[in-house]
Amino acid sequence: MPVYNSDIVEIFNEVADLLEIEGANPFRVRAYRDAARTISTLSRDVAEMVEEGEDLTELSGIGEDLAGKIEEIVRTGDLKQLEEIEQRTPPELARLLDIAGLGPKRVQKIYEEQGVTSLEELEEAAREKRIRKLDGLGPKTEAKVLEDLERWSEEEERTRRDVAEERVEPLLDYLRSMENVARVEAAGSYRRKKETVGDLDILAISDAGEKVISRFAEYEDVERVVSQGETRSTVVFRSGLHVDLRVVAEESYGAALLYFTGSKQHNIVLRNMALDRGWKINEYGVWTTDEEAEEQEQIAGEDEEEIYGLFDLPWIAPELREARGEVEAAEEGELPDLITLEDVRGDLQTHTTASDGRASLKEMAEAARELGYDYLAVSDHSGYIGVTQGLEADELAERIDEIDRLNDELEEIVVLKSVEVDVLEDGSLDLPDDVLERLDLVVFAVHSHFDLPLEKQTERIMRAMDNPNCTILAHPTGRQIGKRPAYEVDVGRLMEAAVERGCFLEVNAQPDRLDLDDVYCKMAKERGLKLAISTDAHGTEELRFMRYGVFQARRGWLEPDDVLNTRSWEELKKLLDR
DNA sequence: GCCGTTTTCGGCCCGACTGTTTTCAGTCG
Repeated sequence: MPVYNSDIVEIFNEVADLLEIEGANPFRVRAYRDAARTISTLSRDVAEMVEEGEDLTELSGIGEDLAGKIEEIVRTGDLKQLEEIEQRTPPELARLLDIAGLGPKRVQKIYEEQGVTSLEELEEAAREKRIRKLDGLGPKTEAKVLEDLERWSEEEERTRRDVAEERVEPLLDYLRSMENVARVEAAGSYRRKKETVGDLDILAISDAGEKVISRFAEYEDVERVVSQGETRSTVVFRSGLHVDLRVVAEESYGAALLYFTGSKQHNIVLRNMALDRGWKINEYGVWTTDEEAEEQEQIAGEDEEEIYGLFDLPWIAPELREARGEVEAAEEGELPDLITLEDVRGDLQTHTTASDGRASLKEMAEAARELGYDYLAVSDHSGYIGVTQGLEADELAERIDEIDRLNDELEEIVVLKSVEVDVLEDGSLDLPDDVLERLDLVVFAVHSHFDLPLEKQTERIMRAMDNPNCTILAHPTGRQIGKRPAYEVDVGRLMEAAVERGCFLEVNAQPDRLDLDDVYCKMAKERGLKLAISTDAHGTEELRFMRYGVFQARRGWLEPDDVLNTRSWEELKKLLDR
């Protein structure tokens, strides 16, 4: 029974939640959460590190004690300490922490004084008006609890980036049109280009905060106002998206942007660096904290770059601000020179009307040329997959001739002959080698039997990689954001196998896939594996999904050289040749 | 529970807002 990093993360987070409800030392609680975070962003398997006898205390936030607990989890799959805590404190209490307005103190009180141990019992207690009887809680909190319980049962928590984009850009325009507003920027995970956003954080520069905030509440998408003060307000959009607006003065723009962009962990690293230098950093600026002086003096704040400069650091791109070593890299002058959309010279997975796409071969090629691409791989589905009509071997052969004719006619772009061939349950492919050999590249993918055990799934895909015609493994984990989890597969092993065999993995840029994700991108880079960023476009407009893939790649520290399709076709051809 | 060329003990990020108080605790980000 393999133990994944996510198993350890889950156990540590549960220990933290339950300890917090028990009223344990908050710093001890944080130690568990920090450790969970460290492990969740690791690009290696902790189980493997344990096996190889590596010193886990080298990892940040992990000392002797937690290293021992990690080893215990890797060995036994469980943590005795957690079982002991669960004897004292009902484990389902941890889920109550997810309810808005309930933190550890209140959960403890509701448990001890009303005997609530689950979400169901919480709902019952609230309906029977037993929550308002508790000290420090009243009818408003009770109503909020009921409302949030309802929301939880109806909605998913996070909003996909492309969906958020649609809502954010008009809001920014609306706020920018106000006369009292000098600048407006979306911060938070949106600015860090995460695949999903929880809340939206909007930052506005104005000296008329109240005015801006009341205008914000009047915006057409606002369904209700959660809170409203002089400098910040939270509203809920009709879509269910929570939006925070914060208003600061010009001289605090950079500090506020930095602060509200986060991540929280990145900010903590900077804040500690400030403390080391006898400064304080908050959303208004960087301040000296001389005890003698009557007033604190602002030494930076208007500009992000200036603030990083105070710490002798270059500006760090928001996509990297996840406390995954970016500050250390910045100190060493080793920040990656991140890939941009302009570096991309072609798309390596697209579909046409020959399978389940909506545009013809020629329409797709012309749309790609419009984007300034040098090449476009057309990779319609093979026959196996149930989706409409996939290509049989003879149809693919005809297709190859058709592309040859089109290439004679087209200028400034070359259409690459490809296919998205299905990997069958036993790892064989559903097209014969003699037709695959005639293609420029072969995209291979899993579209069935998602529920194989880890070992089988991994070996199935590795067997497909053994076929020298196979070039790029599409959407390697199969996850679909908010819809379907990844199938069980050892991605690290797939990466090693790909390096050995000279094939590659894909970053699928469909906004509901983004597969590989950012952490896997970084893992690939560390293992010397280059990746393709492909849109998997099923229509001409979807060619523009490329940016989502690039965002994910940037979050994974990728540079142009780490990505296959930043190369000219000439160079790429050499790499694809196995 | 972690961490340390100022410390092996004593720190550990901090400001805004709400709801409940009547001066502030708890939550949130």
